[in-house]
Amino acid sequence: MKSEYMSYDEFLINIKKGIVTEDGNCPVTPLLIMLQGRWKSRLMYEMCMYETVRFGQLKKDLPGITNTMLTKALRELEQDGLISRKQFNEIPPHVEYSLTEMGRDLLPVFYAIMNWGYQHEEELYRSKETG
Amino acid sequence: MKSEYMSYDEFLINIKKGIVTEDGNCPVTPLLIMLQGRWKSRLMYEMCMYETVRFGQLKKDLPGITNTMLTKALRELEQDGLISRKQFNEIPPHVEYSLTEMGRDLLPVFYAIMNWGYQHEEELYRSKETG
DNA sequence: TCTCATGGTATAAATTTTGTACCATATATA
DNA sequence: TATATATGGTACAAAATTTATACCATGAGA
Repeated sequence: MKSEYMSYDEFLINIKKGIVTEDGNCPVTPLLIMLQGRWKSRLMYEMCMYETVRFGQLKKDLPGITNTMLTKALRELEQDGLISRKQFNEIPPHVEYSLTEMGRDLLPVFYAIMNWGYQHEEELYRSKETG
Repeated sequence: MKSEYMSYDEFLINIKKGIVTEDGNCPVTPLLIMLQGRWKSRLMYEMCMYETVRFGQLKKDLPGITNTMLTKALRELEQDGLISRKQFNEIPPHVEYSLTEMGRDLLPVFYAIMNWGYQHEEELYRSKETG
């Protein structure tokens, strides 16, 4: 796991006052904004499963996503520095997407989410059943 | 921090094969789906700052959100079991929202996000400057 | 000649989100 | 008496986002 900037206990105390960086910015909100929208957070999670991955594979991994939205999400995440795009001008041409260091550093976040998911597996399963 | 269901090292190994629960479900995706949309993840983060909080306060905390969307997000998060709503039939009436246990258990997730935010503060600041 | 594979784009339709106005009630103020 | 304030919203049309569908260029292989 990566270095911690504040212990979890400090975090629990400080969150009530609002957490800000030295510059007065929120360290939590930027990511939440970057991953807004229907697909981006799931796309980032899928990308964690590969070193490099292609458009077609990602499309299979995210059932229901359209070319338009996959393209848009990839472009915006690239713009935000979370993924990188490498184009191979062969025939047929192909493109490889991969996480940047900044993107790969999201692994601890998905790890925390996974633990939450295991912890609440039953409730999640129930609400899925009952709708 | 809460009990862990898999060490971080195991997580890094297993994520490449895809992580599933005993029932074959993904422990990560449900939360990502619950927090889809423009406001829900930020709303949950704001709610972490309070024991109980009212509609009007949340509206101040999320500049730009409309009554319609705040209402919709609160209803859906309540439906998903992340928050609870308590209505006081006084005059003027008021309503108190709070996190359920399941909602409060998201704190480690926001802690991980915070650490990511501190770690990449400079890059985030730069991209904010340059647009 | 026809099909397949690649990683998309173009366009209109459907859905989600926003902007604006408004509701009921009691109290406090002018 | 009339008006403003506070609460937590709802109703409706407009704007923005997302989806569905069709299509593009290229070369290889049947």
